[in-house]
Amino acid sequence: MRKGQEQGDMETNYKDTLNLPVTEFPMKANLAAREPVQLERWEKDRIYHKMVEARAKSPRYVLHDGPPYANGHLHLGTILNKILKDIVVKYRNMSGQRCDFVPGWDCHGLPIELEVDKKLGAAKRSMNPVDVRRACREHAAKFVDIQRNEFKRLGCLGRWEKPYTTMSFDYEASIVREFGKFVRAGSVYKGKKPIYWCASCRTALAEAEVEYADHTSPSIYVKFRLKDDGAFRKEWKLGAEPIYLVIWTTTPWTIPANVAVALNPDLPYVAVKVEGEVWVLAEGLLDSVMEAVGKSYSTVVGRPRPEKLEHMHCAHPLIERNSLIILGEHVTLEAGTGAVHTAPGHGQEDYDVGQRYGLEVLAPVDDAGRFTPEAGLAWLTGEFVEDANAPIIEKLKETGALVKSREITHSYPHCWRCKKPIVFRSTDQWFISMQQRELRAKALQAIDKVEWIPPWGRQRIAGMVSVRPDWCISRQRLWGVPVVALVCGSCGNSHTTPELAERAALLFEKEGADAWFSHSADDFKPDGFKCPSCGETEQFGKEPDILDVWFDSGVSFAAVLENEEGIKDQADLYLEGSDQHRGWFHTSLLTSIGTRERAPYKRVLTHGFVVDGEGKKYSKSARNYVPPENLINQHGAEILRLWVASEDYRDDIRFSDEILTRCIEAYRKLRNTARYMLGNLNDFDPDRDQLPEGDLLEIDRWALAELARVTKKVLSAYESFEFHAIAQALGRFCTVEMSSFYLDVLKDRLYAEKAQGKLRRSAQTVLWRILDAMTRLMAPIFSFTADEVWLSMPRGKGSPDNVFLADLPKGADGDQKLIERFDRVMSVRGAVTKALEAARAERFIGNSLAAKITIECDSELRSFLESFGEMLPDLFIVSGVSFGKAAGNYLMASDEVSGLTVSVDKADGVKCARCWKYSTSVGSDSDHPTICARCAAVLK
RNA sequence: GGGCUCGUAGCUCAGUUGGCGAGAGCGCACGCCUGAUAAGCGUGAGGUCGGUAGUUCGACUCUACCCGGGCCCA
Repeated sequence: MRKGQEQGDMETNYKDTLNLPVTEFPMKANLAAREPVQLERWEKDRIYHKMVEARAKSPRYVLHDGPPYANGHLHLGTILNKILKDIVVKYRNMSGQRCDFVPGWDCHGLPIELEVDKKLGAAKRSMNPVDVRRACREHAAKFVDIQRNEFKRLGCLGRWEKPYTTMSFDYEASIVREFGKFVRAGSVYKGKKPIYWCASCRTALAEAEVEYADHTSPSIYVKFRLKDDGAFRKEWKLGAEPIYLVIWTTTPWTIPANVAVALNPDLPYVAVKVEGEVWVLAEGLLDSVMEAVGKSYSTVVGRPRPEKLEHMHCAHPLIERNSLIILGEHVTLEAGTGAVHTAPGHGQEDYDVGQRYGLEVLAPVDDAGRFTPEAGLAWLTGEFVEDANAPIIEKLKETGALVKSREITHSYPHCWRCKKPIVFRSTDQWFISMQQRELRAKALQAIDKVEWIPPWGRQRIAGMVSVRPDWCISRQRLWGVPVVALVCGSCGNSHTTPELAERAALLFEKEGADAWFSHSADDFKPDGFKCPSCGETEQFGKEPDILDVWFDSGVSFAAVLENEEGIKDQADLYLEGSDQHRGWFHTSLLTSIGTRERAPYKRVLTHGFVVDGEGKKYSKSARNYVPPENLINQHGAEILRLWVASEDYRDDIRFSDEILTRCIEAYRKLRNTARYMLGNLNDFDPDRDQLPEGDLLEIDRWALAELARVTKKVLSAYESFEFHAIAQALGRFCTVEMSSFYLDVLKDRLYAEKAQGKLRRSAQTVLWRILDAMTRLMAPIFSFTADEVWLSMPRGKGSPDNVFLADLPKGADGDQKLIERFDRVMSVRGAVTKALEAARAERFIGNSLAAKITIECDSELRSFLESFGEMLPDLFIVSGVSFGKAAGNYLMASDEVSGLTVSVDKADGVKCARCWKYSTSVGSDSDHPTICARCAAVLK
């Protein structure tokens, strides 16, 4: 008992003579609590500004922020996007470019107006436009503030105190000015066109504002009686039987607007006898129609060619009016009867084909979706379109035109905001022509010159631009920038000019776009303005429509980069989700081509969407949805940054509990590796203690070669935006090269050698250089941890106080020979650890230092291994290595290195009480009978 | 329905122009250590490379079709 006590004291004493790691840097990150403190310090120290100012004279890299919509809280998608941008910004600055980040918000538009509608309720009707707009502005400002705080919490650096918003006066002025440029170019026109119309919101909708969802509609078959059918009657040898064209539709309410029936010129049609009548329909649909209407035909009486029917007339089933028979390729066999009910006022294809035949564009429906007297059916006037289906079907039944009616569920367009089904309706709208100034052709040319990452972005946007219709830029709403045009008091036509736009811009700069609503038309009317239609010079009103919000954000390059930041060149990078090929990338391109004749960007990078663990759409309604705020409060934003950086964002990005857990684990490894290095650098001052590279041990030089390798890889991954490769490479470096090998091997030297001796300083020099480089390399991604490590680590004189002010290490080629040499030794090490494991499994040894190994191999390998000299046992972390015949119970033949066999024996000598290695030299120093000669010498 | 796109171990990713018995890290299992300790080390088990059919001496890599996702549009 007494003896054991003594032994214990002795060991404790020797432990005190070791240089064990010491650090304040906590193992547990406690990110959720630590991060806010760091953010506060960054803000107080104006780190963003210092970061950019430090590169004030460097070449500029322009990343232009696409403005998120100022409504609601952030979701994982917007978080992902902003973190990616932040990584770019920090990387660019730290690699010696000046890269500003001016965040922006999209503030006008329907969703905000609807939110405000909800708040104001009935009160809105009695409010004047300026007051409603004020409420919208306040709502947007509130969410700019909320989202700004949420973005800042992520550790994203930027000019948060002065972001751009599309509702700032300057920005609103820029919008009208850009509009004016389009007017000057002659690209803006006013026309009647069928557009998506939400009767509930009373506004036109852009394609981007329409959603498809299942909807139940009536499905009806209706007979249109053929007129002047003498020729067919004769040809088919008919008596008095009426001849009908049978159409199918799912929108009975559009029947009053019917002006034509379309047939496909290339399809075969048949005339069949059905219960004393003759029906004409596409042969390919004959059977399916008969089945659908529950009838059968007796004989085929003829095969009318579509060209023969073209220009003939049918009688409208409800109104005393003719319906023209026309031909169109859009008629298919996919559904229906092959004879298509055509109402140009209520459908794009109908409109298009109608133009060719000069058909009347009838849309007898008002803004609220109610029938007007123009429909010509008194009993319908005032009826809401959806509610009109039933009476119309009833009337069709009465007139005998109805063949069959039932209900079907199909995909139907709905309003993105109020989720109600929408209608197609022709109204007066403002457009930007895709043809007039060759906007389409020029845009397609410009697309070719842009670098799209990934490359398929080019196909995608080109495909969209090549088929898109003219851009409808007017909206019948309040919250936005007005279409500045004057409505003639005499003839009712409205007109706009570049001068009018400029006058408006000057007023908007002072008062915002509210000026349009608070001033009279006279305050905008340019000198000598005259109505080009009727010559009126005095009486004018103001156009009530506002601009599509996509126009607002589309001109951001002009409002922000050019007008505010003075950047005249194209942006280096736009970085948004892949949906923006239709959105911001698209509209920015069109506005820039229309006014600058070039794309606003040199490069476009897109990321995918956040999906769940199964790859399914991720939404707030998902069962395991956790609000991002909770994630941050629980795990810290750093974990989300790691998540963003560990997935290949060019595809969809998955998020799940398991993925989150993996991120947390990966983070711990990185943190602990840094912490261990910090602990071992506790007494290291780089200015005082660093050794020149020539004095370093071979394995230390190898570690630097590996550092060079990983540095090169990381830098190139940053350059090519492959951030996941960085997280992967850094993680691997920490675990494989560092933790499981280098740091493990280093322990003896760091702990047991003389604190100030060259052996230990050699190791520390390299540890310090690795930690220094790693911290810089990870800063753009692991911003919080890099910042924390930077403040804890020893740094040389002149080193910046904040890691974001430091530069990334330069890429260099590591010593390839050294890497190959160690690769070879590692392959032998693999056999050694396997042999040790076999011995350990049978409790022959525990700690590998209790073992000595014998290596059996050819002479070439032997002399290679012997070239490592006394380091060899350390590389394997054993107490002895000898060469010869491998023998004994613990043999391992390498499956990697041919002819190599390793055996394990108990180490010679006894365990040194200080360094724990086994040695025959233990006790050789009489002052220290329990320790080895090396340790005894260190203590002298 | 159309355009673009993705599908390699439980998770995240590598797999150059077709030639490997398909890899890594994490996780998992088992074990060791107790001087990185809510840490560290080792060993091991996991994949018919979404499916099918072709082209080829040979396909995870090429072609077609199918299945299952995603974005955008209709």
